[in-house]
Amino acid sequence: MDVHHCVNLVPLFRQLSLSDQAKIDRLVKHREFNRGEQVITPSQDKKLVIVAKGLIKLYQLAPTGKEQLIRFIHPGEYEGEAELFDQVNSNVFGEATVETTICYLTQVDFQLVLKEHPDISIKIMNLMAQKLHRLEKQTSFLTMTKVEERLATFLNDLEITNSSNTIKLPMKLKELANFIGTTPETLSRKLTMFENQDVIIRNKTQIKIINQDKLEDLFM
DNA sequence: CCATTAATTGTCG
DNA sequence: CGACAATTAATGG
Repeated sequence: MDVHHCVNLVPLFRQLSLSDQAKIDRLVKHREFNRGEQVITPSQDKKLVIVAKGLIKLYQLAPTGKEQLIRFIHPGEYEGEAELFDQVNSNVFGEATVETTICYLTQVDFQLVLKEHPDISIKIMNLMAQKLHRLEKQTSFLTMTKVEERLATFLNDLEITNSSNTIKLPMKLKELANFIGTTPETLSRKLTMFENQDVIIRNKTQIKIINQDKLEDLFM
């Protein structure tokens, strides 16, 4: 019957009984976006956005007009709990990077859900706490002095989560540069620098770490 | 094939 | 290191 079934995509809702899921499902609205369209803007009504299909790039706009990548939202993930509780969407934007289908709950509908399901409220608080923790980590990450340190840390983390010394960069260099707080030019130079120092071997966005010790030396 | 976007390289402040 | 410009590579239609 329901084509999208966003409710089933979200771990948070999946723990509920089918009848409860159905209740929530009735409150959920759907929408599709083309590549490049704004899914989330600061001015729009507060809502909980769930990605059903596609990919959303979430970023903040600095006063200078430059954007700072926050994260990507993959299918099954969502954004907006915080905004649903407190006030302003502090200039956070979400842009569809491919054809994307979202499901969303408006603020009032979401509050209805919370009222009926206190256990969901608690879950969400836990998730928000986790989120804050990650945010703090990212902030200290960005204040690490040198770009090399940040890049080395990023590559090392990637190696760990991939459990392989051959890794594929999960995003465009332009976006990675933004993520670690530098420019594409500098990033490009650092990568070739690492390559010349025989720390890595690179082919496009495929990177092989050939000297783990040297890499670790860069940030330890 | 052309047009658009991304990546690289050079140079400067 | 970042900003800017120029060039080259990759991508997508």
